[in-house]
Amino acid sequence: MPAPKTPPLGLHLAATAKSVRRAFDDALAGAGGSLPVWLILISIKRGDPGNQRDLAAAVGITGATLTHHLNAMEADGLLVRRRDPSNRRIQRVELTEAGENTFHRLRGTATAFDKRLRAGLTAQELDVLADLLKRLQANV
Amino acid sequence: MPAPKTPPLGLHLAATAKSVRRAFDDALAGAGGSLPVWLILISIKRGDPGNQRDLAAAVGITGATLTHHLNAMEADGLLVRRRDPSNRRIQRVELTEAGENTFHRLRGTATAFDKRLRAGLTAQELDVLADLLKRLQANV
DNA sequence: GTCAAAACAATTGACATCAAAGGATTAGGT
DNA sequence: ACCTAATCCTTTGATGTCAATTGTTTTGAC
Repeated sequence: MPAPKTPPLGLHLAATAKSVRRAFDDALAGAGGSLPVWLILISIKRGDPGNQRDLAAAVGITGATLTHHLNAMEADGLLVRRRDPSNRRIQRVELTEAGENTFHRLRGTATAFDKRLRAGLTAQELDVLADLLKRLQANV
Repeated sequence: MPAPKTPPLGLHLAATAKSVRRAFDDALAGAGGSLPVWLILISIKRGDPGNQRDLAAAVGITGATLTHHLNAMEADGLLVRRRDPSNRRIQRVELTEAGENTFHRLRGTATAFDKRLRAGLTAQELDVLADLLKRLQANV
């Protein structure tokens, strides 16, 4: 059985992303965090509408998974959930001071990691890569 | 809070890979498979040494996870495990006829998916992308 | 105004994954 | 020959994820 004429792009992408994700998660763990926690923190800080539905979409996970993480983060004192008085179906999520501190700590780790990841790539190459990734996403 | 000066490359890569992976897994599910099963099948067919340690490395999962999938695949009749008589620590993994059939079925799906994923990208762009992915992986 | 439908979040049940610990077998040093 | 090390696989316990279901609250049709 010969190797496929064209190497499998999807598998290459998946393998690379897995390595990168794993390394990033390890780096965040060293600062007392994790990838999902970091994604949730930045989405909250960016001031997305504040309901969990939009938050989940911004993070790229389902509502069920978000609930799971928010439970843990609330138990850890990183945030509080309050019902919106004007629409009691909605939970408003807000960071506590401990949540703010964790955010700043993880931001340092994330910034350093992204710098490491970009090492040796020119600004033009980064633009090309971003464009290619966008086009792949549009193809699925 | 302003957006970061340079967009977070790691998150873009992770998001794209997640979309692609999800779409690929859905396509394989339509053919009665899944991404891990497909990866295991191609690794076996490629004739890797035949022990589970190397098989897990080829697939990109740990031995524990591989054991889990092999249990399920063996229960489904896709493969058999036999102890190597010359080294009874080693399990040799072999596809059954049903396993071969599943492999061929999924190969059609995977080929079609990769074609869809590459749509609109020139051969040169694919080369550039493969090179960039390789360099990212080297940076972690 | 009432009541069915929609929106929102939480819960439940399932799967993929990993790290750490455990059991069986072989290899190597003495 | 022994007996400690290493090797190989499995088991156990934990996390992250999703789909489907459930419970609350609001909206909209009548």
